[in-house]
Amino acid sequence: MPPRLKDVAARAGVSIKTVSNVVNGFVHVAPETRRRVQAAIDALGYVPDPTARRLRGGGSGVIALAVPELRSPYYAELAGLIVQAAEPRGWTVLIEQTDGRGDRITGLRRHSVDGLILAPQGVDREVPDGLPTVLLGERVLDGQTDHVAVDGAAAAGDATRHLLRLGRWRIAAIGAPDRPPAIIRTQRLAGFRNALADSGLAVDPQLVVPVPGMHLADGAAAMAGLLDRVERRPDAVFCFTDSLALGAIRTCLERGLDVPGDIAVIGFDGIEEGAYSTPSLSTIAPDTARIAQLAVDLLAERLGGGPSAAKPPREICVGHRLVARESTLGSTSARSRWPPRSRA
Amino acid sequence: MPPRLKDVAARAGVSIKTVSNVVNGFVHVAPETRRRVQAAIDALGYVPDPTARRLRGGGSGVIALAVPELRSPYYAELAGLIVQAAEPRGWTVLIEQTDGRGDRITGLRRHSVDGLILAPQGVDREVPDGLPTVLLGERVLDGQTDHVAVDGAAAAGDATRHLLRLGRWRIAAIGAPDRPPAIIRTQRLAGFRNALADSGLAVDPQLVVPVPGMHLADGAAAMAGLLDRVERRPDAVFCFTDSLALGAIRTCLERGLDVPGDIAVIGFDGIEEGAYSTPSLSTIAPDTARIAQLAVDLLAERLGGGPSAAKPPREICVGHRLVARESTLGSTSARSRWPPRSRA
DNA sequence: TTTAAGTACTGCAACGTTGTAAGGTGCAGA
DNA sequence: TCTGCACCTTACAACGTTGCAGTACTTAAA
Repeated sequence: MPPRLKDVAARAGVSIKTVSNVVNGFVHVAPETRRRVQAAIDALGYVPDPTARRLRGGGSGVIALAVPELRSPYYAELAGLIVQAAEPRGWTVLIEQTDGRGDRITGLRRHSVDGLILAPQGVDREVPDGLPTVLLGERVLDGQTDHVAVDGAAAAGDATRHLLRLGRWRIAAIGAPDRPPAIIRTQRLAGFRNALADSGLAVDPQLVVPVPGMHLADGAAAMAGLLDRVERRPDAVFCFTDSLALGAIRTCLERGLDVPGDIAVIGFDGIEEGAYSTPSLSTIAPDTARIAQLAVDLLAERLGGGPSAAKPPREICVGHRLVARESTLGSTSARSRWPPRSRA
Repeated sequence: MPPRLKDVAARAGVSIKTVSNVVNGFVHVAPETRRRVQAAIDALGYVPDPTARRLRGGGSGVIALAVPELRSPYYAELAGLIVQAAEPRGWTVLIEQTDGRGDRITGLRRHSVDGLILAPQGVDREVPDGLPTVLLGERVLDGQTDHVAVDGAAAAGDATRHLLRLGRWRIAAIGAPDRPPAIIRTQRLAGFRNALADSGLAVDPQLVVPVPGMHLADGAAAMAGLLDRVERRPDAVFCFTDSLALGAIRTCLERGLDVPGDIAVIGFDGIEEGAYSTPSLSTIAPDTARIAQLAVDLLAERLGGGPSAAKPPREICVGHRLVARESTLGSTSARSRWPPRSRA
């Protein structure tokens, strides 16, 4: 049984409340008393009980982060960055893996979290009532909640135009939604379509491949299906995540196709693995560190309780950049940029 | 302000305690009363306050998982599996990123976690007193704490012997510790040395490369340093993690070396990315799902409070298997095993 | 000398829950 | 009618903390 205020008070010969005052840095405590109390605290190794504190009315110092899954490198990286961004504020992050199930989020309310950062991909559940929340990702919203995202359509357009500029005309897209609520993927698809339309190109429906998930295996399978099914092979593929792209590349190489000679491949996410694969992966890299920092900052504002906590919800758009590597440019030019920028 | 027991009691016209009894499924409640109370609960949307419950004496339903970092695919995967294993028990997992800093773990006690699963790599701090804990990884211990791990030395031996069987004689190791407390890496190094010694081979100190971290960039840099420094090139490399291996392979290909023709490479961890890289990565795959399940089960036993909670700490050794792919076997034989076993 | 203001500290109540013990019914049997 | 006994329900205390009100003492001003 750890020591309590009561024990410290008994040892120092003061009331419980005086110890509480010392612990909380209250001003009106005589130096001598403070010293004696502090000595008792140190001697007993007293640590305040967070449960009781929170019951009395303070925050718990824990925020929740809900991501679809940690095995996706992008979300793992995002989670790591958010933990780091929350650290200076003394917050601990409780990570919840939704696996696309909305009830996982609702369950969070049962724990004493002060706020929530939610990457709602695949979850169409409402945002929990009464819990300060920041949304991540390109979800179209009613504007009820703070929101940080890249412009998915614009970024997808950049990727597509990069392929067009390289002289590719028959461009496939891997990662289209196979169910309605996948808004991120719908946005990326829209950006893809628009960029092609702007170049006067029609989208061949055969070349738009829906996938059940966004993993390496899904990318590999989608590419295999594409190559098996289509009469005229595409000369480029825009994959909606880097994992899909790495899987797709594997399938191409497997079948003796040259990347990017026969097929250029570009991904989306900017994960570290793409810089070290062979061929290294061209991608759209969102400013993930900034997304993490902004999400934490927005949540802090809401939790602060000051005047800003009542402000209308904000939509913040974060920048992205095109990182062209070997999977679209070929090995010569890419080699000249070796080694890739460290992400440490 | 969410509804409290008090509010429900008032609405149902019973005492607070009766509502509490209904909520907790206490037997002696008249069916009619139960019905009325339940109706009030539903009408008000009452949810028990976990803070007060815990203050009164129960567990919080939250366990902590401390990993060095989430950006490493292996730890991200492990974290995801532990979250899944904890779910059936109704536990939520609070993930702490230690970044090699022991004070992060100590800070956990301030939050109301029931137990801790700790991957202490790079952290030489003591296990927190009084918090039920399960250790992961090949840490050598005084046997005070439950512990789940693969036999790192044996596994490293398997990797090394695999290279020897392929006729490689000049084998390097990337990932040796650059600081004392890195026990995992020390064990793997020992396994490597022993396997070579068993084959009557001496270890060339030049071929044992210490690294500052276990990332892709560290592997790439280590391999570059090795190739630059050593007169006679090694014909195989055992990397202590898959990330190191993927980075090392990238450097080899970058320099025009064939993998495995010129240099065979094998990793350690069995991460999914290794199955889709080119060449695909041979590796030692620990049974990570089992590690996660066992860690949760052991913790549950300690928390159960039953007779088993007082048992002496257990050391559990988890199996591993050698997954031979293209980076050691070459592309022909590997292609025959395509596609790799899904890890979903 | 009295009053006011300020300082140092204490005691009580409250946060929302649950365990314990006690209170209050109604019914069967004496 | 009364006792005993289930059965159902309630009051109270406690978990560890902090806000508030209040007390006792000190110092300075009127």
